[in-house]
Amino acid sequence: MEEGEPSAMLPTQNSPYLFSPLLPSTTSLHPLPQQIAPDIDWLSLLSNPIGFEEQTPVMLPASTASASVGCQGEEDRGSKDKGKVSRTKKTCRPRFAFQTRSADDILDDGYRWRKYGQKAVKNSIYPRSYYRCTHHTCNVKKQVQRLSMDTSIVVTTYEGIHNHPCEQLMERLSPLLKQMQFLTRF
DNA sequence: CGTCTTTGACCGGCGC
DNA sequence: GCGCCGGTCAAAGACG
Repeated sequence: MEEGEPSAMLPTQNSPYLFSPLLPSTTSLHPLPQQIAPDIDWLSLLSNPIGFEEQTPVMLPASTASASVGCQGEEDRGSKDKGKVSRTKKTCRPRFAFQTRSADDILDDGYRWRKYGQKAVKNSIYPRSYYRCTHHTCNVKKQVQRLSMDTSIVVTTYEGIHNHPCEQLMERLSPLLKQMQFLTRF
């Protein structure tokens, strides 16, 4: 694999990832994402596939992307007839990786994630954790790994695009939206 | 009881 | 072909 060790996770010309600058110390992005991470359009990244594609340097053709992103066409979860047959589907889904400086591995991005695996990776003293979005129609995954060369940095890699809104984000934004609607009436 | 984490096993890709 | 490695599965256990 190309991105085996953490050093290979750094931005390169061949890397299929889009890297953001190192985010400031936080593990909670959803309360005021624009303030905490001004370089990232979190709303677009998390809930708008078009915005995501615009910011991702290496993308699939539209047909492939839509087929691999949609969960209906994705067989990863459903058809494991005898267990581990369909996992090989090497979908080059859009990926987005960024680094955070945090003592906590879990970045609270507003979505609910279920951990489905953890692996020790080569050249890293820290294991890599694998998470999957718990929304039943969503097949977005993310990997979380702490850098061994700088243990305060956590690398989070998102794979795929959410096909549902971020519940926590919507929860927090809805009072604001209501207030705005109220104010614009005058 | 439902949801989530842990963890060993399994599988495919890739380099040699 | 073989072995290494990363990614995934699924059973078992923990937890509220």
